[in-house]
Amino acid sequence: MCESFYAEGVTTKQFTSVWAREPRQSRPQGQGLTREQIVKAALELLDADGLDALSMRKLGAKLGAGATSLYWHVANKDELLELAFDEIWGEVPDLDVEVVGWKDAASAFAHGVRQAILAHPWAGNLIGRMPAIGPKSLRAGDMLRTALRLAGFRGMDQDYAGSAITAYVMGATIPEVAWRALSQSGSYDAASMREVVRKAAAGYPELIARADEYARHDERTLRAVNFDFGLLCVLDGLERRLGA
Amino acid sequence: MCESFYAEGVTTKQFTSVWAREPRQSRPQGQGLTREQIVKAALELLDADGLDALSMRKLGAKLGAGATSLYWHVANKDELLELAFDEIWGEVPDLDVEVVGWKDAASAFAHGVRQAILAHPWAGNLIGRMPAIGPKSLRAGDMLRTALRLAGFRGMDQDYAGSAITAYVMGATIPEVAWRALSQSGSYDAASMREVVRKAAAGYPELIARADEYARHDERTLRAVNFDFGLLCVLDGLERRLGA
DNA sequence: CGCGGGTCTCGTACAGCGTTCGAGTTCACT
DNA sequence: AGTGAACTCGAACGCTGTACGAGACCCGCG
Repeated sequence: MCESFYAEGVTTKQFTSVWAREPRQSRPQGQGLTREQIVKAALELLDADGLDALSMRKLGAKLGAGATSLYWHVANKDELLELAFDEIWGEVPDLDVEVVGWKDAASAFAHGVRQAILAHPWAGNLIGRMPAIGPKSLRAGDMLRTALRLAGFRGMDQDYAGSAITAYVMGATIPEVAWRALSQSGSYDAASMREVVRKAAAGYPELIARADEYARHDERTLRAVNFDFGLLCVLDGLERRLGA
Repeated sequence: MCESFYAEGVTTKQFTSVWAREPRQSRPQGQGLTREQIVKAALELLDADGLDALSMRKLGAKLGAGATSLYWHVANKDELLELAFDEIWGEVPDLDVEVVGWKDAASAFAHGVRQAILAHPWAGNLIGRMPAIGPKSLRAGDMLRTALRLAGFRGMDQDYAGSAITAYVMGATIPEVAWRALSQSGSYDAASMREVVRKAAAGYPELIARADEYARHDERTLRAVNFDFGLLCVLDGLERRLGA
């Protein structure tokens, strides 16, 4: 259903997004549903039980309302997810680029995005399924953009540099989210998983050796080091392009 | 449903994967379904109509079989997707690292993965939703690993470097797939989309200016240049870490 | 007061989904 | 001929997103 954003049929479809439409202004009366309430409740459900656990019926029930009542305030489930998704971008810090310098600002952006997604794993599954053009997402992107301008990137290069950073962050975080969901809170059978990987990787002894080495360290810090390693590479690479 | 891989309940669940289980050996008789047939048909449906268009019923119908017949050959839809997903990795080239050198090998890996995903957009939505531990995926990963070993990375750094490259490639390609599905083959209303973006980005004139500049060039080549820019950054950054 | 007419809720219904179950068929082998 | 494994599949369950239309509430106007 999320794929409806990227229409595949032969017929020409209208491209839409919540952000392109004025929200229904609610009557000042206190009782009844509000878009904000709905999004808030959706976020709670998503954080608690994950993406697949959010259904319009459950959400309605949580709000003490009928499932179809939600459709007055929100066009469809995709738009609701778009709204919820944007909220997350509010968690990435918005620093004063002039003060901290471009590299620290970019680094803060990267770590902020990573933290936000790790805190809301369901968001990882939404990346690339809907346009990220909500206000909070735009604001976060704007900080990165000005940071790169301060660094010296102009025109298309400014955009390319931003893309490189976000691409790395997304690509690093999405699998990490998946892994965490698996390994944290003991809600999986560690032994069976180990066995699966071991069996699948048979024939690549080097891979198994590496996996064993992984197992000897704390996973969280290992992932963090891994992330910083790559981020440093990207930033170094960007810096080098500035000199050229 | 795909989320079942990353169990979220309180109860301990078994982690499973197709690759951990011996496939049902088929009777030598020619007639009847085969796992290979099923996966092949699934790939065709996926390539033709996208991820959401693949249902067990449709797949069964395409094979002239009942939907539930498939469940003899495949445990569930997730495992089927796992099988289909791995096929794609067969499209990334497997070069002789010693001959082409580490940088070209890594670059070929990156471009190969990008091309493979662009050719099968549905695969983009699967990244991070299931473990990529199929044989073809492992083989592709192995080439990258040996390339980085040749470069001089050892131990954990070898793994970190590989993660950095794949993270960038995934993160760059996933949004690109989404964009392409939108913009290619004229199956969307360009004008309305432009309007949506313009409306959403109001307040960020710099962003709109950049979008307009984007519109003046050919999109495909622009994306390709964008990708190469970032890839070069990552590779440069890795090289610099070698020197240190 | 009455009476539109917007705002908002929601029961019902529909088409589709993944998957379970168990009955049924086919076939190789003794 | 008989047995059991390999395989197919119709029916059913519980779930999904959402279209539709009937109703409820409330405000402003005549």
